[in-house]
Amino acid sequence: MKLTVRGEYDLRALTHLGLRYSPKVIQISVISSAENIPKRFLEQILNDLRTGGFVESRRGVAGGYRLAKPPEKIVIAGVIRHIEGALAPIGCVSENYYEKCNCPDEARCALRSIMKEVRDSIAHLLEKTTLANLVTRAEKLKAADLADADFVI
Amino acid sequence: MKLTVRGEYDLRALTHLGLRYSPKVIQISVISSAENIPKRFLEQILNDLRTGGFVESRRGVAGGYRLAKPPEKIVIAGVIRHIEGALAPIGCVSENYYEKCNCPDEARCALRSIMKEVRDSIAHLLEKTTLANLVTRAEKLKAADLADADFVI
DNA sequence: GAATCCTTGATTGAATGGATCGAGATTCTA
DNA sequence: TAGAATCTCGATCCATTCAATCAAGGATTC
Repeated sequence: MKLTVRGEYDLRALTHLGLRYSPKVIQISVISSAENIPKRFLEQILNDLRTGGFVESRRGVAGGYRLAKPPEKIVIAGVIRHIEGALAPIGCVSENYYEKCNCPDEARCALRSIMKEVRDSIAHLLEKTTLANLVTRAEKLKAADLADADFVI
Repeated sequence: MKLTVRGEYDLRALTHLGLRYSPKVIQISVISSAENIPKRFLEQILNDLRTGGFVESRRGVAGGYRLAKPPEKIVIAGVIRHIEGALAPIGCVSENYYEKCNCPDEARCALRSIMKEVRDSIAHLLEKTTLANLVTRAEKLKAADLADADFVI
């Protein structure tokens, strides 16, 4: 698994929406400037997330985006799979995006066997992590950061 | 971490040499046909591995490649780092290939925090796996495969 | 009905990845 | 010592992916 800049933007945008989860929608331009993401690019990205059923949009003057379901129901593994594809480090051990490699005998491939373990460990972590969990982390990090600042002063 | 075809070739070539570890060298063309790797590409790859200190070469008529040190001393994490770069799924959590991302505040980034866990889990697995371990796996897989075949007959 | 904002698809430019080629250097062997 | 076999090194090519931008258009609300 490799997270491209696009995937990073995706998850940061989702976290932004998760931190402000409510029936109200948030405009692209707000997310764009808060998260330091090119606006035009963010349009594409949020559209992708909509296609994937993670967010929903509202058009018009007071338009914008919000989560399509509560943060607890949004699993990070699912988001990454939708945006980037396979979690596995190599196609021949992917569960959802399997691709044949060109080794002479897959069943006897030692590389496959170790990469399978890597995949499982990545998938295990990301399957159990939800957006709600990311939101909690963000809140804790913010609190810790503020405490640090106080301490220094 | 994402293993490209190049990285796959690398590790398969190393495993090939590991299975036949001895002072004798093995020619590129032999590895190439046994492992189904384009010869000219394999040249590049083995040269990279030589630069990294994983294999050593011998020129001339009876030339070829062999491991530069015993399989137990060759750590897979090291090989992958030399060939592909960072193990981490995103630069800002890499220990050996750190790269700043463009989030507004790295210390408060929830994405970073979960990706760090992913990185650690990948690194942990690959740091404890040596080429000797891969060789053992290959031998066991072969044995199991043969047993299966016997059973079917 | 006009301003605002999402929607869609095309396009661009740079980087990366896989692969091939040619000429040179080295070593063995006859 | 000639020449064949083999590694060495750098250049090049092509296709794909990525990040980002653009343009035109459709929907919605005020």
